[in-house]
Amino acid sequence: MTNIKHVATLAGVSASTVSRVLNGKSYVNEATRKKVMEAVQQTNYRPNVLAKSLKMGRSNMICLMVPSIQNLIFPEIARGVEDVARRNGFTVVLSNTDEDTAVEKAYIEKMKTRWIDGFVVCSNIGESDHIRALRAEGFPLVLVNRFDERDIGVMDTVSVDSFQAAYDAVRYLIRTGRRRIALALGREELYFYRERHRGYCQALADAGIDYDEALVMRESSGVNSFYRHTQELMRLPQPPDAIFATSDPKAFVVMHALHDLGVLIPEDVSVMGFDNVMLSSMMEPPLSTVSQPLYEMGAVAARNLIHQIRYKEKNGELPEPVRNVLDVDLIIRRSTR
Amino acid sequence: MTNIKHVATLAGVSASTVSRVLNGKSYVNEATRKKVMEAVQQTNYRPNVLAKSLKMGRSNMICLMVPSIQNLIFPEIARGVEDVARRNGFTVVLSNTDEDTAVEKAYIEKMKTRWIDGFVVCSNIGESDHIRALRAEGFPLVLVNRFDERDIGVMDTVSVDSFQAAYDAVRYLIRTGRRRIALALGREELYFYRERHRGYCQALADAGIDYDEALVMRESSGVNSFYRHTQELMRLPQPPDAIFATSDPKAFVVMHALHDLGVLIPEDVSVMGFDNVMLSSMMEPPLSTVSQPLYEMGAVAARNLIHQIRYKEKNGELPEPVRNVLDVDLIIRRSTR
DNA sequence: ATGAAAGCGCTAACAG
DNA sequence: CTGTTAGCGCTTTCAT
Repeated sequence: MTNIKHVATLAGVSASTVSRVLNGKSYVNEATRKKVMEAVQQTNYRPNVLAKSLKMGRSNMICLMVPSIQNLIFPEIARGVEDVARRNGFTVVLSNTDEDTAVEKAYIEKMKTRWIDGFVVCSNIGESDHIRALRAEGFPLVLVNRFDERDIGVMDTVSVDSFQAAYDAVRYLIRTGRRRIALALGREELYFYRERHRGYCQALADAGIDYDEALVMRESSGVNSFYRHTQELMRLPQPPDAIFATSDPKAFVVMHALHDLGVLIPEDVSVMGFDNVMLSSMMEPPLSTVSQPLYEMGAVAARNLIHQIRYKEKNGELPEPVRNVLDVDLIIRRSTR
Repeated sequence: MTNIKHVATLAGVSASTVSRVLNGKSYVNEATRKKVMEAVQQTNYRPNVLAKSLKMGRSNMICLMVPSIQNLIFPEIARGVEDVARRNGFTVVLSNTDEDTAVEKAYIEKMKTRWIDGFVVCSNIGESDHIRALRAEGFPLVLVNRFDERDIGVMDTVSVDSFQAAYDAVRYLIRTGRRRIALALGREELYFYRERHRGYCQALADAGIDYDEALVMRESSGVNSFYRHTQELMRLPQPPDAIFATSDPKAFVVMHALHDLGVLIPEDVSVMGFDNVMLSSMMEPPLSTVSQPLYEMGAVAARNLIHQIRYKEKNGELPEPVRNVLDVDLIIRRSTR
């Protein structure tokens, strides 16, 4: 690897001058600038980022922390993050935590020793004081999708309005004549699931439909628990005529259970999802769902994070946290009538 | 951030001693070792990895290069890579290339300036001299899934036996009484698709069935092109009674087209996929498919890469390339009879 | 067994 | 406008 010294020698200048022309922070005589650039070309010189980072205390790396990249929504978000990171000269480190606080903490420690510039976090749930501590220490940080209510306004967040989205989805179901609407509810530790639950309740209430606890399926052991729950639901004296799933994977399981029961979608039961994961249009029937702009959420998160990083570099402190709420679309396909 | 000097002072020793204790490369008096460890505890000292990397010329980072993490098979592979990387103290950088050679090259350059230790590459296709150059320069490198025939034995590879797997899948179809078996063939620049094609042909030949070019659908513009192709195929005077898709996403599109045509799966047409992506069991009907051990492939790749890194560190050169061929399973669900 | 010193490659005062 | 110098935090001879 050729280093800055070689280039300097070749150009007949000092290392600092080379640094100056490369970073454009200071004026350099046009003639010497040219000489330097030639030497750079000739040697195909690439600055050693490690040395630079060590000196600067900044690595141009960001860490993307997700529960698991195998969960369908995270690849989309990750892609959004990586695209804007790359375009801005940042490298992204991928970290799967399985929502394990110990793993998260260990990763954070490790990233600190690498002088990571910031974090995009989709991982914390419940016990997330280590994340709050990170922000308090002055680390640029943005929470995507998963965060607690009390973190809004104290940390940067990117999400959709889950309450409103769920409300609209359920209202749509009601408008199509459905009255016994079941809910496939995700883990209630997650704020956005509670919000979707609330939206569901409100839509029912506004339509004068009584809330029936018997119609809400709660996630017990993984997403597959909804298979059994759906089957039980359909054996009720008054089975549902629609099921609103708070995520697409849950909707897939619900549809699967319904198929196995010989129930027709949407003739007997409408199914509505939430996410608009890539495969939802490939289901049979294609799934009606609330489209979350996942890629965009990742992109916004990365943009916001990079803004924080630059702001902090300039002003020595983090900017005021901002709350990004992106728009959703209700996508009607053939699983609803 | 507390540094090695602080620890040294606190322990009343020199920085070198602290370094020695922490790296265990040299004998240190038990008493001083203890003093040092205490100081480390007290200060909660974490070595600065950047400084260490700069000194050592090694970063303990590896780069995972994939076409796009949005492609269903890569999250599984990525998870396998990340899990074993983390357990071995490595950090993984995620890079999406869209199969764009320019992006790949840029990434490689960037990674070099970070003293990346090695690459897991799922990206190169056709024009991949830059990847070969990397290995030639002495970079630890393993190719997963996507690589050219001529690279076998010259670089480390991880894959399944696509020929045999396709052969077995098609033979299964034949055994269930199918004779007009269509093929949804992926882009032929990719070696493994050519192999699957070959397996298909061989299975047909061995069963005394004539190869009919009219039954092979070729990918024109993205995976959705199979929608139209499937519909055309079904309008043939002698439509197929089975379709073997060379990847699960293709199978999803095929099934989708079949559904829209009112064709019954598997009564009228059997559908067989390839990959066993997580969602394939959620389809209606659940998809019979060749199960590639994707997570395992990622894990094996990472293990192999780390082995190369360590071997190189010790011996100054890369070990002989090894070819890892993992076993597949034929998973019969309800899309075949 | 331990310390002093040099150096990985870079940037940023500080001079001039 | 440019060179000299110091130093980011670590490892590793080389002495002792």
